Amino acid sequence: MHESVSGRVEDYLRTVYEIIEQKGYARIKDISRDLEVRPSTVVEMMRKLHDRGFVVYEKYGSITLTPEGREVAEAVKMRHDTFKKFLEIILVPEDVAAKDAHVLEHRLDSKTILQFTRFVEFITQATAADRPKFMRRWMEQFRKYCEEKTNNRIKA
Amino acid sequence: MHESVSGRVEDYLRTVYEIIEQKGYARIKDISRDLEVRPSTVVEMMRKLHDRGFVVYEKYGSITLTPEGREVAEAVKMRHDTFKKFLEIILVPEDVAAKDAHVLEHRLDSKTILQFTRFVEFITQATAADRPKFMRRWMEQFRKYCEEKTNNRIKA
DNA sequence: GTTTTTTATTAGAGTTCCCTAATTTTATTA
DNA sequence: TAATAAAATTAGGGAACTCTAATAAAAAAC
Repeated sequence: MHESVSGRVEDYLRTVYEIIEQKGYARIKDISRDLEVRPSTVVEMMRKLHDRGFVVYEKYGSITLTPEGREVAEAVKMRHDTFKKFLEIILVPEDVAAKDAHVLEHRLDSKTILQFTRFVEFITQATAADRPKFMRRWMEQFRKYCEEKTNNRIKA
Repeated sequence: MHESVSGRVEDYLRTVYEIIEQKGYARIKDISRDLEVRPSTVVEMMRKLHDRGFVVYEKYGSITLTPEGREVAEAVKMRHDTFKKFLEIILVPEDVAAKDAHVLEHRLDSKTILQFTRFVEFITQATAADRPKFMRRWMEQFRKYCEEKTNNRIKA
């Protein structure tokens, strides 16, 4: 069964996953850099994640994920990507979207995540070139709506 | 300027605000009940919120909000309501929406919150009776899309 | 192959938020 | 009003996550 993991543990696992994607393994300082915490904090967390069976880690060694760790990390990453896409659909600037997707990726109910996912799928398909025009117009209209709001705010 | 408050402090302030809306003042046990924490925990937090100037509180007395506390609580509540409406638009069941709106109401960038707000406004206006048909059709289509997905999942 | 620099680890401590158990104050009711 | 019940408080402690400062190990440079 799936042991419940804290949002912070998810952050560490996702980070390790992303580093591994780049260079095959992670080092304490890579994680420290990406999560902006001190190396000593990372060491402590790696020991904990090792004890819980999420990472392969020995003192002074490089770090990889166990199958269980990879499973958690991939789930978190999928959620993250969904939320990032979603935020971009509702026209949140990309840098802010990347940051806030991290806030959203933890602790939401699976039903909520499912609906976010469907929404993103729906909009993606609905705005494809081969779809009825009225569907494609939707994004256009929302964009216009936001532009008007922005202009009014500047004038006021 | 605005002192930064933790998500948890926001929770307490919103809860006090909601209780005050009902009966004019809050008691330790009201907050304890609503947030599902022990009374001793609430006492500790009330002392902290009093020291920070967010609540009016004396030992054994009833609790109200200072103007600063009310300001924070109202901001949190507005965000909460926006997220709840939003989740209902994307067809999250109401009980889950209420719960997850609490998760969303903290720590998102103001730009993100602005876009959520606009999205809710846009959909609300777009689906009003006096709007072009193609706008109203949007919700209908999304609902159908979700129903199909659900049916496929049951069959599979 | 030393010396120097970088990286990693340990020890000890702080913050936030929560708890239990014991006690005190306030409210109720007999 | 005295006895009882309910509510609030205090003391002491724990889990999660973070830090600094000191130390140790590994890697790089000489």
